[in-house]
Amino acid sequence: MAGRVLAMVIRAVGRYGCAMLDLQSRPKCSECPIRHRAVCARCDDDELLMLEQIKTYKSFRAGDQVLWRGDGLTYVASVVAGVASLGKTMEDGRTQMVGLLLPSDFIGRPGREAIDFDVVAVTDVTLCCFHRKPFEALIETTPHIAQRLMEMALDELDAARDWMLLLGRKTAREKIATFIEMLVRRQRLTIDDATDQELVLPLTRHEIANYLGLTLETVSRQLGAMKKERIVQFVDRRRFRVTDLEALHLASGDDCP
Amino acid sequence: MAGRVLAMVIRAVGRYGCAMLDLQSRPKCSECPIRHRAVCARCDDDELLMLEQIKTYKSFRAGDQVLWRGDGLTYVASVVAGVASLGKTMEDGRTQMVGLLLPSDFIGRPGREAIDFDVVAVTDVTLCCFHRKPFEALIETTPHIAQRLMEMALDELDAARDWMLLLGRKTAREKIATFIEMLVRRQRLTIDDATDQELVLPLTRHEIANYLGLTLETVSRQLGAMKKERIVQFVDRRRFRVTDLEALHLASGDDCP
DNA sequence: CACCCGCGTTGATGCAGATCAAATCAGTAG
DNA sequence: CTACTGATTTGATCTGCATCAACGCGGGTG
Repeated sequence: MAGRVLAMVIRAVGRYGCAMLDLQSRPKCSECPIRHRAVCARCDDDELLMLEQIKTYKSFRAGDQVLWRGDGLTYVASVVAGVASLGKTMEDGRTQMVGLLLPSDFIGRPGREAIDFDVVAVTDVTLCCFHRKPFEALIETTPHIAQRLMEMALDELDAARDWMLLLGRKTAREKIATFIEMLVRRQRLTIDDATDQELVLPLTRHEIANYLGLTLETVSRQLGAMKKERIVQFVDRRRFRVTDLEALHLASGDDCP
Repeated sequence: MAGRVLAMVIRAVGRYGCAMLDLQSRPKCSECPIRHRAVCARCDDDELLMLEQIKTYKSFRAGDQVLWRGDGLTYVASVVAGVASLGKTMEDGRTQMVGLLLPSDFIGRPGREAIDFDVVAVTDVTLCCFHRKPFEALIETTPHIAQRLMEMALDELDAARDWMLLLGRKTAREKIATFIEMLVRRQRLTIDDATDQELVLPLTRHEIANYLGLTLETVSRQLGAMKKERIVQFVDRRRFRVTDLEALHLASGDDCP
């Protein structure tokens, strides 16, 4: 089962416009776009140097399976560019996405031999991989890494719990609104503001359904309804803008701003 | 909002048979029932001593609110005895339980001022509390605590993801079966085996519904059905035994054993 | 004992969203 | 240009679970 992690030829630009790094040049950690958000965020220059020695870049095309459930975990990794999904599957084929991995998110867990879900590249993806064993050793000796990893795990736990409320109690409409609001928030992080500004929908209807615990037909209908209500507006299938941010929030069912 | 964490008079034995610790005697960490599973699991004797200096025990009666959403986090804590729940509430009253806290589980997160969900004592509960500030300081200087906390956070994250599959994709019947299987697994941890052995249902129908993203009526009906099918058998409302472990597992929808 | 009150069960009904089915659209290969 | 393929939309129908409603049970209290 192990070893299905395959390095792939790098292309200059990803399919959905995510700029890919040129792996030939082995970029320095100090110039890495996720330097201050990833697992290495708290590391000082010395510690960064140790990480640099055990890191490798790997790239995947949209749709590629990055890890299979039950795979031996030879590597752990940070997402450098692109979007990947964590998913669970039942034997009869029902699936549920349990996480979206965006740049700086971490894949794998130290101290465990295998992972219990599938990781799939949603767009073209570039990973910064570390051999698990030396990485685990580094954790023991480098508190900054363990601390940051803990912080990230706790953040993800909070996010997972929000998602549990969504999956367990929200209506289809609230799910869609919450999802779009999340996209807005995440994509505004870099650029910020302007009520209607073009945003990217990184997932297909099917993937959205999978993420929200719905069917793709329901997703399509709800998006259609919000289009008709002039809450959102589509440029094409993957590009849209929010025209009524307030109505969107109202539809999400969340109280806090 | 802060400060609603109230110490309560200790009683010798909890309402559902959980033996309560005698707090007057200030038990030593080295004799603590969760010494090897809680956040202190990896600590050596010296480190334990430091924890012992900042710890306080607090007890709550079944039904008491331990923390309110948005509360200032003066303390973080480990559950020593009893069961508590983590829950989220929407403004219109819909609620979703997002976690069950059993002995050794950790409450609160270092590095954050407030928590984003309610904590309620399901049974009588005893907590081992640490003032947050000194605890955070301890984390900086004591890698064993940060490492253990990370490990626990990652374990909870795995559990949360399993629960997301349950909430998003499983049928009412599968949810109930999965829940009971979980109870079996957790309660067997201590005693182990025997196909039918008396188990405790620590939650009311309402709480189970809340945990599984169902209504209490549906929970009642599904439990009734499994009773009729002779998969489970109830001694009284809170005590039961599993008579057909295999059928139970089959009904859970999980593939792995 | 009679009275509640919280909890649980059981029944009848309604509806949100799943399922089934078919048409449209966009991109791609021939 | 045409055919084909996969993604999306739209419509019709079905169903699992929620909702509404009534009732039973057990334990505590006056």
